[in-house]
Order: sequence, then structure tokens, then C-alpha cells
Amino acid sequence: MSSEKTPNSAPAPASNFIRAIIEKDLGQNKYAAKKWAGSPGDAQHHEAGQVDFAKIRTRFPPEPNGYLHIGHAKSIFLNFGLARDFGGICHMRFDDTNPEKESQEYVDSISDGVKWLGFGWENQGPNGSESNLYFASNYFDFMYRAAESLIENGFAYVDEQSADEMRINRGTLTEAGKDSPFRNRSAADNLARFREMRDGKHADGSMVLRAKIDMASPNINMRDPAIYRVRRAHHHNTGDKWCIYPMYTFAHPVEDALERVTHSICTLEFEDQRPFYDWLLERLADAGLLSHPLPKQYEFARLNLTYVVLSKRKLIQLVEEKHVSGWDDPRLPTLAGARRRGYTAAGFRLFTDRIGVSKADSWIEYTILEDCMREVLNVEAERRIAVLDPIKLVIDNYPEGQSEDCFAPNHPLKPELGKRTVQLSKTLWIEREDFMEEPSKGFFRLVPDGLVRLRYGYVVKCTGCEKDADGKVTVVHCEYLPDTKSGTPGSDSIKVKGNIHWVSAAHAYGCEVRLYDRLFKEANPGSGDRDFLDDINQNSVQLITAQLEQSLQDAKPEDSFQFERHGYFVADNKDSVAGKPVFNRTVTLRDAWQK
RNA sequence: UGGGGAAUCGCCAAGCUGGUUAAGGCACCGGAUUUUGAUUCCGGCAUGCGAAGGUUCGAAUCCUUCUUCCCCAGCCA
Repeated sequence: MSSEKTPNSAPAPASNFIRAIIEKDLGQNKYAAKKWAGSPGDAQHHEAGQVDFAKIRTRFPPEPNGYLHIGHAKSIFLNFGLARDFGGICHMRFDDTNPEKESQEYVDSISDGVKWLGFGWENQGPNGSESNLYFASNYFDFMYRAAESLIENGFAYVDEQSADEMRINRGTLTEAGKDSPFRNRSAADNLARFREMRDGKHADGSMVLRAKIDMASPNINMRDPAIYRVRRAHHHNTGDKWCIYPMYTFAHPVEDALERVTHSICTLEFEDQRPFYDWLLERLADAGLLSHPLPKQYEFARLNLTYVVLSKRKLIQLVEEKHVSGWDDPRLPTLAGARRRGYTAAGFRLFTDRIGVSKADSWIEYTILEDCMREVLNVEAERRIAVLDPIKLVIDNYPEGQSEDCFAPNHPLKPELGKRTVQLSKTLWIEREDFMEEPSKGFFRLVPDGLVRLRYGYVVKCTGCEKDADGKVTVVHCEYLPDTKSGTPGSDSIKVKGNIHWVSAAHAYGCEVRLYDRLFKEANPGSGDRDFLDDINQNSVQLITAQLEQSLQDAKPEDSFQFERHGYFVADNKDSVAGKPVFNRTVTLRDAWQK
């Protein structure tokens, strides 16, 4: 039995208000009679189906107009996780109702991201498999029909005011709006005009279909919101079939209802739209187009993380203005970037479980994310040896030209993973910071006349060092104690506190390693009146040539290792070539000493 | 100054149909183990739940008033 930490094998996270709602709904058998025909559709379609085998249905509905980031990961784990934990199904749905900003490239990268996090949309039902991958644009026919139904029942009208006029007549936060002069035309009139809109008889922006509710509503979203607009734009899925497109506010509830979603979970800024969500669905149900139980919308607080930006606008700016190398720059909070950095899906799951779900605005400390990655990687990553800031250590009493095997465990927590051999010889690379000619208080590594263990090798006694004209140490000298080799009976004859890693100079793999640090130097980039770009940490990446143990040469892209005493590193998935990987530092080990 | 939300330990977050000492995690502080100054392990860590009143035998949980923060006036989502 392996104890692999996969994204889906961890215990369910602690209670939160959404889980409480679901438990209550399930306890009341709210969906016991809900039917599902196996595919999205209207009331007639579903009523001909069977009682839904899915206890609940949720959905992850990104607009394919950008790359997924850590904030989306929270939503993905929430929606897919809820479905998983309650015997339900989570739909993967692309909310592609705005043709101007969307493209297949984004559809593909979003799909990759969701799969990488461990989720999918091929599910097993009682009648075989069911693919729950949907596109809002596939519902355009129904949406059009729903819009006509609204018009016929006096709940929508075509408004020929300009966008400016509409804005002015919408009123303000404290003043009621004014009715449009086109508000009271007959249903037949409106229907004819709406059909003309659809048939391309009217220019972009010349008119819009509006829900007819209340221009004096204290909730501005209820002041006759626009639900359909004219826009001649090529759609990535429907091509040029349509020149009118539904607005989010109208489309989203319809999408949820057609898919028989039970819990439609979104972020806080949509709270004010909920009244319209319910208003619309009730009317479409009354018209016989949709059947009960109707989906319900619930809102949670979106993720805010210190030291990063998660807004789409800012991420685009960082990429387009080349402050980073691309959407998958390892310093970016995109899923593609995090993956390249060596962050893992299991780490993200731990993170989302750890931060919880609530309605309170919050800022999560970035170190929480890092700790989650450490926690997962500590269990999963094999150990290797790497000298990042090399300086030579010469063992003066060790024979020239000789070398010997030393045995290093691949994983101290998993002895079953065995040991590998590393070569010890006269000249080694050690970390510059592991030697101090004049040690500071508490330093217990290499110091003149001091003893230290070469990890998995011998205890050595430092005999001195060489320096260049500037006083910089160039070579450290030592002598080894032959009886103290690790793994031999005499190894413990001398106890030392210091324990340093090394790699044989003649056997090392000199390799590029990228040491990443946070992209921003401020916890809340751009807060106050600063430009967030001014908060960029100019030293967020450091390229070094490190000396690695030979076996690391065989690392495959995305293989993660703990470089002992340093941190976790991953073979870059873009710049590595076979036999010559380069490494990215994912996160350092915690270090109580440097504090 | 309209409407909708949120305020519980440094950061998150349970609890909130009132009932013993206010869960848990992270951080932090001790101490033990350790051939990673890592990990692991043990212990500590809110007479207090935005504030002030009130109801009650009893309130984070109910009532009143107040304060602070977030969201809404796209033919974006």
C-alpha cells in the first residue's frame, strides 16, 4: 500500500457554510425527484429522463479569455471537491458568451489546468459514461427561445436608447432610474424587433434586449438589465451563426438550469445578481421552459494572496510588458507558472483545504502556500545533493586520483526507496557558506581546527584555507578521519554537530539552476497610491551554475527533488533537454538558523 | 447619503435554531529526537468573539444603536 498523496485521496476538508447548505438540502431530500436526461436541455427534455443519479451538481464555469491562476484553483477544488464528497458531479463549462475575448487557446490551457489538478469531466452514470464538458455557446438556441418567451410574456423589451442614454437613465446609487421611452411597446412589436436584431437588420450597439423589471429598484442590477446585445463578431465555437449574444446575467442562470445544476457557486461580487438569477429562472419555469427544482446561487470570498497579483488585467500587463517571460513564468501565480515552478496539484489541494471557504474578505499569507508545497514535497520528493555556491574543499590526506562509493538514502522517510551511490574523492565542492574562518556565534559548520561530518562520508578536521589577493577564500583544506565513514561500525566514534553536503569535483554535473524569489516586494502590490509595477522585486530570479551530484543528469522534466539542506527543485519542463536538465527552485527548506 | 455583504488570537477559520473551561490549521515560543540548523514528536498560545447598551439564571450566538471594510450605476464576466 502506498501512501501517495494525490489530490483526491486526502480527507474531506473542515466544515464551511456551503457544505452546511448542501448537507441540509440533502437532508431534506430536496433533489430526490429531480430528473436529468443525461445531457443539458429544457424542461421537456429532462422530464423525459430519469431521477438524477448525481446527488448534487456543481460547475466550474470559466470564461475562456485568459489563463487559470491560483484563485481558480480554489474554485476548482471547491466545486469538484464538493461533487466528489457528496456523491455528485461537477460540470466543466466554458462560459463563452462574449465572442470578442475568447479563443480555443484558452479553452485548451484551461482544460489542461483542470486535468493537472486531478479532475476531469468523464463520469460514470447508471446508463454508462457521461461527458460533462459543456459550452455556454451550445445553448444559444435555447437562450434565444427563452428571450422570446420573456418578450411574449411582457418581461422583456427591445430598447433603442444608446448606451449613453441607458447609462444616464439608469439613475445613480441613490436616485431611481427613468423608464426608457421604448419600454411600453407591445409584445408583438418587441418580438418583431428582436427577430430583426437576430437577423442582422440592425447595427452593433443600436439596440439591446432588456428585462422589464423596475427602473426604481434599489438594486441597480434589477433596473431593467440588458440581456442581449447586437455584436458582429466571430465566435470560436458558433462561428458567424449569431450576431446577437446573451449577457452573462441572463446566460449564466440559464446555463445552470439547463445543466440541472443544484448549487451554483460563484464569488462575492455576484451577490447583487442573485435576485435577477431567481427572477429569470422563475419566469422561465412558469413559462414551462425549465423545470423545478431550480438551481440556487451561493457566493464565497475570492482568494487574495500576499505578494502576488491575481487580477486578470495585472497578469496580462506583466506578460505583455515583459516583466516576466510568459504566462508560464515560474514566478507567476498562474497554474502554468506554478507547475513550472514545481508546485504540485496535491500541494494546491492541501492549500485550498487549509484556507477554507467563507464570505469574509481575507488575505492569505503567501507562506501558507509555500508551506503546503513543502509539506507535500517533503513526503514525495527524493533527496539529492547539490552545491549551489561552490567552493573547493581539498582533503589533504586523501590519495590523489582515488575515489570511493558513499551511500545516500533516496528518502529518509521511505527506506524502501533504497540508497544510491555517490563518489567521494580528494577534491570536493562544498557550499561557500558552510565555511567560516572566523565563525559567528552559534555557527557549527566548518571552522579552522573544527570537526564536521561530510554527509554520508567521513568526519573531517578543517586545517585552514587559501585566499586570493582580496582576502576571499578560494580553497578550504581538511583531513579526514579514516575510521569514521558513515555506515561503518566506527562511524559514531566521534560525534559532531555539523553535517555538510558535498559533491566530488571530478564527478559533478555543472548545471544551470534558477533561484526564484517572490515577484513582488510588497505584501499588497499596488496598495495605497502606488503602481503595482513599482512593487516588483527586481531580484526575483537569480541564475547560477551549481554543482550537482551526477545522478541528477538523468532527471526528467517535472521531476522534483529535495536538494538536501536547500529546498525543493524541479527539472524545468521547458528548457531541460535529455541528459542535460536545468532546475528551478520551487521553495526553500525552512531555516530556523538564518532567522 | 440607495442596495447587497462581512467583522471570532499575527493569518485563515469552526461555532452563530443561546447552556460546562470559544474547535482546528498556519505562524510564533519552549523542549525532545535527528548524519538535512529540515522532518517528526511533546508542551504553550483568545476571562475573549468590531464597539456600546439591553434581554436572560446564562450570549460569540437573541434585540437595539454605532463603527470599520468590501461589492454594485458595462450593450464584460
